[in-house]
Amino acid sequence: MRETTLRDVADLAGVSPRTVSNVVNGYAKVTDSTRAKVEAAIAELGYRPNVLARNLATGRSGQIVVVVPYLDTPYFAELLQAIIPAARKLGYNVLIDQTDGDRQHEGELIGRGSRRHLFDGMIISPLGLAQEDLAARDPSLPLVVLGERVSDGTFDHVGIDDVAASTEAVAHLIAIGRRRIAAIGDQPYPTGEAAQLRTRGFRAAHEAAGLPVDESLIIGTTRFNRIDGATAMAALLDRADPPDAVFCYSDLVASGAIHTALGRGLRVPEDIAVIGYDDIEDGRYSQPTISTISPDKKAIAQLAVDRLVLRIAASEPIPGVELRAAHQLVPRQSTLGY
Amino acid sequence: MRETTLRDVADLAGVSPRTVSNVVNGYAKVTDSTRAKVEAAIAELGYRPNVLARNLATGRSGQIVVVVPYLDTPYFAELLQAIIPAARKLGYNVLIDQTDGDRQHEGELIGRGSRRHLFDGMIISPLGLAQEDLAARDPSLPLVVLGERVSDGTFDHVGIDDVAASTEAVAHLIAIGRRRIAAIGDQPYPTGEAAQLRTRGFRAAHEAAGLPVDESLIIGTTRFNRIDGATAMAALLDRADPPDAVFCYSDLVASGAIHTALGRGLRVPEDIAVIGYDDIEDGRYSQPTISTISPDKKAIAQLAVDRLVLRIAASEPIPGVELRAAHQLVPRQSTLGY
DNA sequence: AGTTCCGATTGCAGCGCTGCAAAGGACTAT
DNA sequence: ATAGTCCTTTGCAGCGCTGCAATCGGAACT
Repeated sequence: MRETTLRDVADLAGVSPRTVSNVVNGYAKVTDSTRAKVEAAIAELGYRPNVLARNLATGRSGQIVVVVPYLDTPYFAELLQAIIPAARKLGYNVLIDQTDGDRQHEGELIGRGSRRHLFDGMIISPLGLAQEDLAARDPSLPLVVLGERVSDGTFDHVGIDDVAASTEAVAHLIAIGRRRIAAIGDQPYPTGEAAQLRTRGFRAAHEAAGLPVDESLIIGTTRFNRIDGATAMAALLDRADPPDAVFCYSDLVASGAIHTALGRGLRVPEDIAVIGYDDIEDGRYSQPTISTISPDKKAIAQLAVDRLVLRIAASEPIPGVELRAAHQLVPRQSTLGY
Repeated sequence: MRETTLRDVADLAGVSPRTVSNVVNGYAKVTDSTRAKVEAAIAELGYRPNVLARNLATGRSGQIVVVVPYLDTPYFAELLQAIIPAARKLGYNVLIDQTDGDRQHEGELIGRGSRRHLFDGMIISPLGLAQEDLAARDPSLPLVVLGERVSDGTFDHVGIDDVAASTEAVAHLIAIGRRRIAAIGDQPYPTGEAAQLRTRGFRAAHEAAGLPVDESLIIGTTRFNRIDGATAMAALLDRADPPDAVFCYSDLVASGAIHTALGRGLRVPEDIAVIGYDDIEDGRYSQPTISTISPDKKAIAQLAVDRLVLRIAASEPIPGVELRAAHQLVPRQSTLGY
């Protein structure tokens, strides 16, 4: 049995297909009486518009794609959780893509890929993309970038003030009396901008407090996972002069670091204080609970979606902007104790 | 500037649009020479097929939707992480939807919703759906259900053997010498089938060991989150006769339960052993690491996608099947100690 | 009453592709 | 040389909807 179409409804209601379309889309001026007739017909036939046909006719898909490196990283999962309803509210479906932080994969997605027609715009949280990749992207694709990238003026960028947030995190460690502070997560190479901003905050906090930075306490990691934190912490604790506090560039890193410290019989925060970044749910339930920098994820999601939709609707190219969401220092047991 | 179309390519290559289509789709018999001409034209113009138009013409969207209650629940995130590549490999895009476990929301999704045309099939992990909701669904929607539902024969069901897995988990607790074992997560109402199967396993293990079940040690929770585990554990520990082991119906519940126990100065597993369910990544890094039942998520994903694609391709209705993925008991520190 | 005006409704064409079946062309067999 | 065969290529129509501009009919005006 064929799916009922606009034409079927029109025939039953005794009006033209175009009028049915007008009713369905809440368009323009339709008399109450015709509207009633049409709606009755729609109900009787159980008509539902064919989105595929509408997409072709309008040239828009009504979908946006959100690209994250890892879906199972709590920070991204929580962010997506915020983006989906925000987009849905504006009439957009959300496609989700996952790149494993692979530069090539990310590059293809923002390039002239064959899936382009499937979405009207993209929100991407790149990990492997270099600035040049962003420059080489499909210019027809409305784009909002999350995380730490400076826009070249043709796309928007949404994030928190990482330097300020990192500074606050480290200042907090200093405020509770720590003096040998390590940092876990630096990425001193082109695609590691996110990490570098945090390192900059790390330095800034030291400087503000008049403390020297022990460069050997800045540990690089290729990713921001638990295992990276666990490994780095092990290296730190193997030293003759271990730190008394650690600033981790993600809560997962912090979780891994704490795991290692506790496993060695150290007390957190008494022997070594730990602060993370992201405020993922885990951190509120782990043992000890993890002090962290909490980005306003809802705000990030809303800003990104609003801006993307604006960009999609724009007939002219609009200039890229830098949007900052709020963040907050959330001290918990891993720095304050119980 | 207009996007180039099939027709543009055809004109440049000096063939008919239909032939270009044949080349693009790798169809049928196309001479090497024509293929070469067409491919050259495609490359020169940077042509990419318009998926929207193709969708309308074929009546298929090439998308499947995966519906989960919560995106930020690690188990579902990890499952999605497995489903996406499996689907992509078969040429399907994955849409993700999140229902908050809301029965009405879930019901709408499997019903005659207006988004129906956006996907060719659905994989759903229902939480609030009753059997009757499943019966009232849109029969035109190819459907694969994850988790604990018995199929009515018109859709497929993929899961692990929950009763067996739960039995193993509890048997493990018994094997390490525990005798007063609690269960956290029972849901003795129609939509709580998942939980009930685990409770059944809990009982079965007791019976097999010749142990009586203390009904008061079976604690109900409305959800399977950390907070539920934390709260339930608190109640258990407030008793005059607290248990010496707990079987938690998810790793998150276990995590919350452990958090409470440790917070009260108890040792895990010495004072109270804890085992979870799901094998989420957290459990491998928490302190202590969490013993668990590990469902083969990759297998679940593959089975679900394969079956759904089969169902989509089928011209005739095909009977629903029950597919079982493997599971494994993974003992860690929360039962074995350090 | 005739004309103008304006809002409600309609018809047409086309979005870019594919399914179908027929046409065309090359080659073989007689 | 002609008919038959088989494979490649083509043309047509249509998927179901919307943009646009024209049309229609009644109300308002002179």
